[in-house]
This record gives sequence, C-alpha cells and structure tokens, in this order.
Amino acid sequence: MSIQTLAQSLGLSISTVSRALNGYSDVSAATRERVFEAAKRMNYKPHPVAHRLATGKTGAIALITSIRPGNDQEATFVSIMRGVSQVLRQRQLFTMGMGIPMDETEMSEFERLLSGRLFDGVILTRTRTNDPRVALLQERRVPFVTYGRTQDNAPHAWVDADNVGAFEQATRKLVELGHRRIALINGMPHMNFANQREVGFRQALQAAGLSESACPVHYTELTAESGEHVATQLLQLKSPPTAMMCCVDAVALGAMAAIKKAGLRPGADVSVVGYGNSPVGIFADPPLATIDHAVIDNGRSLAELLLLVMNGENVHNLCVLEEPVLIERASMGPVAR
Amino acid sequence: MSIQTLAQSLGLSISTVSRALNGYSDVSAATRERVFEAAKRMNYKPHPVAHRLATGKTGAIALITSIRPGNDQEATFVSIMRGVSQVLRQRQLFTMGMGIPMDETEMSEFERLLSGRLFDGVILTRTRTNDPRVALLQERRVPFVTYGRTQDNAPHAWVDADNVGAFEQATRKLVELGHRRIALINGMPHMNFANQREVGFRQALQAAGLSESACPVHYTELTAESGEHVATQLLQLKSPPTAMMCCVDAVALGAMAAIKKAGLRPGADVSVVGYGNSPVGIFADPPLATIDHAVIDNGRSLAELLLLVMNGENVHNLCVLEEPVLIERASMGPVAR
DNA sequence: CTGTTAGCGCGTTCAT
DNA sequence: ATGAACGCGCTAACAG
Repeated sequence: MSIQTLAQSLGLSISTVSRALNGYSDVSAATRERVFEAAKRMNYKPHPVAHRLATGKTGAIALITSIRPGNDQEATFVSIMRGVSQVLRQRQLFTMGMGIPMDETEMSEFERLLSGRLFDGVILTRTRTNDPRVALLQERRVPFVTYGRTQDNAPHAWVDADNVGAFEQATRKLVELGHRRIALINGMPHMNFANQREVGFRQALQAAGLSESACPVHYTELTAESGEHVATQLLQLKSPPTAMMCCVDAVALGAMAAIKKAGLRPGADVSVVGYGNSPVGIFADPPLATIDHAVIDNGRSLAELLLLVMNGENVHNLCVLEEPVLIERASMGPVAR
Repeated sequence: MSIQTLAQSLGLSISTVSRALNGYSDVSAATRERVFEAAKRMNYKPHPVAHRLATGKTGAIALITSIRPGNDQEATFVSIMRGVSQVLRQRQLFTMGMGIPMDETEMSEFERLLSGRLFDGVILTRTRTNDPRVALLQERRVPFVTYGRTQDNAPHAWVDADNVGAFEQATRKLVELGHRRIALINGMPHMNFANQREVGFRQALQAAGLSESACPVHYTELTAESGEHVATQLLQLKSPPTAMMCCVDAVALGAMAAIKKAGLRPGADVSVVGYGNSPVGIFADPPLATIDHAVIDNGRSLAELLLLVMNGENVHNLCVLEEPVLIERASMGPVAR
C-alpha cells in the first residue's frame, strides 16, 4: 500500500495525493476529501523510512545515558524517560532511550550512534564537568539538551538541579544541629553533579568556619555497598564524623547500615543525609533524610527545551534550574554529646 | 559525502563502488583496495536512512516496556537494557528502550510505534497472562521475544524466570520454619509474573495442607508504600500472618516498615521475603531475605534469542527458563511461639 | 488547481 | 570486472 497505488486507484497523480495529505493549500477541497476518504478506507500510511529520506526528519529523539557497572541510579533514567516521552508523544515524536557504556569504547559508540541518524534531537544525561559528548554534539550540530550542566564546554541548553544550593543548605542544617565533623561521601568528581554538590558542601563548611581536616570528602561508586564501605572507614577514624552527607540515597542507605554495624544509631549518634528521595528511603530504619528532586518534571522540561532547540531557538538562555528541597527525617538529628 | 561523490572522485560508477564496499566477489581486488582506501580517506559513511530504504533493515531493535505511575520496578528495565545492548552492540545493532503508558492509549500507541518502522525486532517486557501486544506483534509478523511468558497467546520466543518454582520453594521454606499463616502480597494478577508467583505460593500451601483462609492473598502496586499499606492491614487481622511473601523487594521493604511500626520485629515476629535481590535489600534492617534473579543475564538471553528469531528460526523451542535462587537473610526466621 | 519531473542515497539486476 | 538503469516510497520545485 504505497502512495502510488493510492494515487492510481484515485486516478490522480502521486504528487497531488501527497500534497492533499500534507495539507497544502493548492488542492481543491473536493479532491482533498476524496484523497482522505480513500486513504482512510485503504488504510494507507506513508512509509516512514521513505518519508525520512525525503524530509530528513526521523520523528524520534534519543535520550542517552551512560551505563556502567556499580551504578544504582538507574531508576531515575526511567523516570526521566517517562517525563520526556509524555511531552513528546503529544507532538507525535518517539522517545528512544539508549545506553552507552562508560568505558574506552564510549566515544566511538557515541559517534556511531550519531551517525545512525535515528533521531532529530538528543537529550544527554549524566554530564561531566568537561564532557566530550557535548563537544561532539555541538560539532555535529545536532539539536540537544543536557540533563546536568557542564563547566568547560561551550554554552548549550540544559536542565539541572541546584546541587550547590541543595548541599549548601543541607550541610548548613547539619551545622545548625551542632555537627562540627561532617563527612561527604561523594560521586566521582568529574561527574558534574558530584562536583557541584561538593562545592555546596564546602561553601557551608567555610561559612561555618569548620576545618577541612575534620570534614573529609570521599569519592566512590553510587551504590549502597560503596556507601557502607566508605562509612565503615570513616567510623574508624580517631575523630569520626558525627554526620555524613551522601551524594545519593543508595550510598546513604549503605552508610546507615555501616553505622548500625558499628553499634551506633543513625540519626542519634551519626546523622545521615541522602539525595534523590528514593521511594524506599522513607521506609528505611530510621527513615532517611534526603533531598527531594522532581525528576519527572525535569523530564518534561528537557522535552520542552529540546523542542525549542530543534525549532532553531537560540540556545543561550534555554535553561531550567530546579530548586531541590531538603526532607528532614529521623536519620538526621542533633549532634550527640 | 554521498556514494556519488566518492564514485566520481574515483572515476568509477556508483554501482561498482557500492559492490566493492559491500564485499561482492565480482570486483577486482585492486579496485576494491582503491575504493576502501578512498572511502576511509574521505571518511565516507553510507547514509543510514537511504540504506534503510533500500534494504528494509534499520539496524536497531526496540526494548519495550509499559510505564505507569506506582511502579518502582524501573531499575530492572535498565539492567535488561544493559544486557541486551551488550550483546547487540557486537552485531552493530542499536538497542532503543521505549516506554508505552499502560492506559487506554496503550494499544494505539503500540500500533503507532510498530508502524514507525524504527526497528527490525522487538523485545517486549512485563507480559500479561493474555497480552494484546503479543497478538499484534504476531499479526504484523514482527520478530520478537518476550521477557516473561504469556498464557493465552500463541507460542512465541521468551525468556523468563521460574516464578512458580521460586515462590513454591520460598513458601515451603517458610513452612519448614514453622509458619502456618503466610500471606502473599502480590502484584496485579493479570501480570503474568504475579500470576505465576501466586501459583507457586498456592502449590506450597496445598502441599503443606495449610488452609487458604489463614493465608490471604492481596493484590497491589509494586511500591514500598503499597507494601506498607497492605501489611498494616494484615497485622490488624484477628489471626495475623506470621510471614509475608512479597512479590518484589520494594513491597517487602514497605512491609517491614509496617511490622516495625506495629512494634514487632521483622524476622523474629513476622518473617518477610521479597523478590529481585535489589541492592538496598542487604542493607535493610534486618537484611531482607529475597529471591535472586539474574536480570542482566536475562537481557543477554533475550538478545540472543531475538537474533535467532530475526534470522528466521522457528519460534517454538526458543525459550530460556531461569531458576532464581532464594537468599535467606535475617528478615526470615522461625515462627515466633 | 493538477501533473510532470527531479531528487533523496543507496542496493541490485542486467547487460556488456 | 564494470557501468547503466531501475526501484525503494515519498517530498517538492516547476510547468501548465
């Protein structure tokens, strides 16, 4: 069922049928009617691939993340996909989630993906402070938006949480609760979100006049296992921290486990704060204090910005900064004395 | 940089260049060399869309899941994607994750997706006992494999865990520990995995001669919140269960929270068993007994089966049944007396 | 208003 | 061993 057979059965030329279907004004109302009726009756659908070849548009966008072992943050990816696809579906666009391994093959895989021309635009997640993928997207002039900012790349559209502010605020809160030895269990510092959270953390320390030596920073994988491992080490220090800021909830849950295994009570003896408000955190024991983060809304914002970028909008002011909210729960409390 | 310009710069015809590039035997070795050299030098890549139009192949496969609010099982989707893409990448195939909302628009969206011709094959997750999506894939003759079996559909290739055996075994273990009132907090029964887990559960009850009335089954969303809600109700029964089998870990974590709020100790007063071996379970308090499930391996299997199906293999014996493993942890213990 | 024609970029059969 | 010519299915510039 091609446009050809449809045209023949109508006794019209292919181009007339095409223009009728695509809503051109230079076709008579009567003809348009006939064409639409016949198309519906014969259940004609334009061949998408031929359509793509002729127009250069694919009708799909890619949501790209990096995948690597030892990363339990996968649920957020699907949440973002949910928000993105919800918006793009209304525009008849497909959202395709794609994962690229974060190893030595990364850039060649990324390049292969871009060369595949499967999509009209890209949403790139998990940005790094200096992100070669962003550079390549810009070089290729692919419309894109990032989830998370960068630091050393040329300007681009982005959606991000105010990581600095969130960690500054949460750390300050711990200071107000009397904590003077606060550790940060952070993600790898080349990940931009981790970098920012550390900045916020240090700002709060400095404002409070806390010594850096009493407030160690560790970099680790984003897993409960890593969180437990690092927290166990921290608790063996001569002057162990009385509070631990954790870059994500999974790490925080691991840290709580370590605290309990050391015979201490999270929230009472050692405070723990996570990030992400993951659904199980509220059911942890004690419930996990965390920083809430509207991931699905971010997905919607990403989609809306991408539509603007694909529409040729100037990229410079296309950004959305979300303010996360500290959720105080029992894992966070006054310093023990 | 099309094949045309490449051919011109070589003083060859388009067809010769094409055949040289595609490894046809009827082209001289010398010419082949020249063509390859020039292609590399000029960085020629065939236009993927034109290639797709000419061949009918897209070089991509879709991993499709249904998305809906109140479902915390999203991490498994990314794990599967990881396994699938790992295998398919070696074949130069792209893996695209796509989510379709599980509501009244589902089938029209699914149809639109299939009509988009963005992929050569499909992996369909979260099967239902009677799955209209499977029926449509068969009608359209799209090569596909499901993650999870169906019951009322025509035969198809699948990968699945032995849900019946896993829940039968875990429930039997609870019986051996002395439990006589065991509840099942299950997913919606039209989801095939939930249906199967209930079958296994009931088999164990029957074998042990336990009364159905003492062993209630509840159907709920796959969230910690729902788990807590249902468990709270269960604990208010006149003869509350001494053990709770939960269809997923998130529900189990919620159930444990409910048990604690009721002043009881999970594992000592009320045993809890989950499913999925989610990474935070081992750090729960007490550590969560669960059923381990090699999700990434399943992803690899899915990819391998799909390659066979796309290769025209007969579908009837294309299936992989995984045996999950019960992991006994402290949330599971002898019945209190 | 409608039809003719020319791409889009590639794969492939059929002569030579 | 090579080239000419056609098909894939559709869009769009041009002519009438």
